[in-house]
Amino acid sequence: MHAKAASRLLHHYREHARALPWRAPPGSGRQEPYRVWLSEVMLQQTTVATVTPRFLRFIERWPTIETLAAAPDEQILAEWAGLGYYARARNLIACARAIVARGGFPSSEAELRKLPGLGAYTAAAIAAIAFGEDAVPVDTNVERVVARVFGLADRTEVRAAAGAWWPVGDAGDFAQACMDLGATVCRPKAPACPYCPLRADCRAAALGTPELFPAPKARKVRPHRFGLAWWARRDDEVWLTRRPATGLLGGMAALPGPEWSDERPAANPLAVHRHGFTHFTLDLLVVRVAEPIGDGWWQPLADLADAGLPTLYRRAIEAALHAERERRLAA
DNA sequence: GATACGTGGAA
DNA sequence: TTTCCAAGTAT
Repeated sequence: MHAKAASRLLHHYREHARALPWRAPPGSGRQEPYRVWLSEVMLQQTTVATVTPRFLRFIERWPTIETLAAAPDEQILAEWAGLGYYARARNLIACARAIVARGGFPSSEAELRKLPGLGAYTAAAIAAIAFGEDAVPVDTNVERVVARVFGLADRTEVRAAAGAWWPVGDAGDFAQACMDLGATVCRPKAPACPYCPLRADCRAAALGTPELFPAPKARKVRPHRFGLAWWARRDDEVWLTRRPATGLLGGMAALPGPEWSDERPAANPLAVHRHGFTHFTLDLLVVRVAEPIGDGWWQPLADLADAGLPTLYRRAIEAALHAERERRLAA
């Protein structure tokens, strides 16, 4: 019964192919490892809509893993700026160089799993999609689809169920079929069950409460934090620095400033920018200083887009420039 | 197993 | 406005 359901989903996917825009259509076999690897890393916790233009720019600039591996760190980090989760970019660099050093991509899930930035999901996805291995990539879509089909509220039971359900010989297409279904029909909220090719096989749909599978995660409060950013200006330039190589926004261009704290600093800021991170909200107080503080460089305002600023600092700088204009008009 | 780690779009 | 959540990984 469940084997028939898998077959039905696979056929549905191959007829209504709406895979990732840049990926070869279903049924075309193995896909180019470099592109699969790069896109799967970009897609970690990031939507297709966000990734698509960034992925296309990346492969135009660095068409092969060799060209990417040879590029300077700062250029790759700058190209990644705005995509978030910057450890991915740092791991991407290390991973590209490790792959080139060993003479090419490993083709097995186990070997892929050893590379930096490739966890259980991504290693399985590359093995299945690029190398045709019978790997089982369980992402949040697969988890949800399997949880609902089999009526499993407990997420820890889902991985084994997926492994038992996965069709042999079609792992890559089936993974993409599940992910497309999860993204378009079997959504977290308001799933479109009437349009689902698995409706007749779905335990959660039969129970009438698909949204309870898998069980919703407990949510927690997001603390509020505060930061200072030094605003040193000269003609049409602003003083920037590079953040420490690890941790939050690690290795990225930034406005200089002290470590963030839980208390709002006593300061008279030029501008205050509020930014939501995954695990806390930050108020960044941009404060004028007469001279540059710490190591860094003068960045021409006309070339700010080339600086590779993460969104927090890009927006904070926009807010500061706006405040400067307002003050000039008021004076 | 729990936590740190970005950002943007949808409801 | 707030909350949720997205083709997760590292520690």
